[in-house]
Amino acid sequence: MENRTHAFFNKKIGSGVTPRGGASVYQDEGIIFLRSQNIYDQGLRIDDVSRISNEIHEKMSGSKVMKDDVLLNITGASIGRSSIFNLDEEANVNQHVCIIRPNEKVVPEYLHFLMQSEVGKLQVKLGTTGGNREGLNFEAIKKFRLPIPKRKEQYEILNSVSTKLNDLHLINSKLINQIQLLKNYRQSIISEAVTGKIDVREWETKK
DNA sequence: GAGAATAAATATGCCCAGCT
DNA sequence: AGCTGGGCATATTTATTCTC
Repeated sequence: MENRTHAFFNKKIGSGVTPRGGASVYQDEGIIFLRSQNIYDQGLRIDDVSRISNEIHEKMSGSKVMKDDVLLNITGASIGRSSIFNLDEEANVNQHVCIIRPNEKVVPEYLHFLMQSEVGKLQVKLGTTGGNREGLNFEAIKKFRLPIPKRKEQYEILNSVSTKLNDLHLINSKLINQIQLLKNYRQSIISEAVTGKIDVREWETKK
């Protein structure tokens, strides 16, 4: 391991492995085993998550996930997707998921927002290497150039951005709702026309 | 106790199965 | 036919043991 570490991520930066045997050692009960398919910018998706035995989890002690870790996909098409780990359960990760554990200068949620932003995605893009299948290595992650202001300011940015995001989500769901209402309306008009409830014989088709 | 040898852990690259 | 991503294979780094 090289000594040069990123000024802000120096607590931990690393990833796990696939346990010996791969899918054959997964089980329904046990420790959550996060793979790149579970990591989304919007949050973790663990409805179909695999689990591993406590024994394997202890063996892979180096890649145990801690609360508020920022998880970042570092290989394949899902590269750059990130989540905050906020579950109350123990969990582990495979080699496609990088654990970024920033130091106290960085608010994890802020880092997560940053990774979703243009700036973050650009850093991912610039750091990507590999031909057959692109990947980020840890050197590249350490070299990320990200704006890290004082914690107070990070919280302010966080508040402002999340308020705006909430507004957007609200607008979005309203639009989806309206689209559905219009579809329903269209369907009911069609059925009324077909059943003869409304008479459309006199209607002209407009160009 | 220094340095070599070996083992273990970790990081990275890429093949290919499964899905659409 | 193209894409996604899981997991194996290999390279590299770090830790441990051994020998002098």
